[in-house]
Amino acid sequence: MQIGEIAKQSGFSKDTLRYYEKIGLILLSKQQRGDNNYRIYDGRILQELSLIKRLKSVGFTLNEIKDLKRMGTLDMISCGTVGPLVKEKLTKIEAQLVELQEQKRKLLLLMQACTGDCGAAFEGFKE
Amino acid sequence: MQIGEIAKQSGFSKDTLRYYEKIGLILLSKQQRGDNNYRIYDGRILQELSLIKRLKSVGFTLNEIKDLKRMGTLDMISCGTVGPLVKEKLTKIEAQLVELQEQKRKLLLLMQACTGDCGAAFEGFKE
DNA sequence: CTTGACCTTGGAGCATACTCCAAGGCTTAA
DNA sequence: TTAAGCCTTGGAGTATGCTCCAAGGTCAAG
Repeated sequence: MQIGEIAKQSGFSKDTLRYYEKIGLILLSKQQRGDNNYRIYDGRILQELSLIKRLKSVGFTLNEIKDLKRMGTLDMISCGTVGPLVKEKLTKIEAQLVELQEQKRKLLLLMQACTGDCGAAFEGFKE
Repeated sequence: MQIGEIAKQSGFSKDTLRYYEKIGLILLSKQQRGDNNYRIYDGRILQELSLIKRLKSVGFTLNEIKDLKRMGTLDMISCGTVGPLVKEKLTKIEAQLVELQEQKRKLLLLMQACTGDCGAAFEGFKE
């Protein structure tokens, strides 16, 4: 399949696919080019792209996904090797959650101050 | 006060202060320069910087803070004008919270799959 | 007069994840 | 033959919030 077809089926744009290849997220050897130098994809790449999409949706960055890949191919990912990275990610996400909740708490305080007499709500909004 | 002193007292770096000036977050007229072209700050800028710091900590971007500023000077911010922006921000933060929680949920699912027989946990990690 | 500590500017670079462009080649059908 | 529609590359641009750099001016102390 050519890149346009893969783009259509995977939901990633052609540019994105080329970008992923450039940063080494997906591999395509020189052999996998036609005489015209067009990229020729094996249909199995779609599984991998689908997994990449899912990992992205869980919050993994492209670099993290590359790391996951290094520790076992993406289509045969194993828990023993991958588990620690997933745990690490979970920790990061929990930290982000705490920070966001803190932001929300402060914002609510700010808004409560505003429902009152107002005027200088921000002044009282210390720390 | 010169920029170094303001940097020390505000906790922002000199580069950051110049950057904030460049993007129009803090204003410093040409008049506020000495004969040597050094920036001369009024001590009141410290209040403003402190407020900027607090707004950042609540999750406002620099552009949003500029918007807030446009609707009343930062040191005399009023609730009527500012309230809607704060509410909007709260909505954004809540959306982010939902997304993060979703990511966390999926990650936990993934890890639970891993505590089991493992092997192809990612395969079962659909959606 | 020199040294060190301040200040100035414009511009480049970082990280992230793309997107878009120009200039050109290949393929296929009418 | 020509036009449409596919593909190629390198490089620039986007947004965010800075940081760092070079080259140079200024100022106060010794």
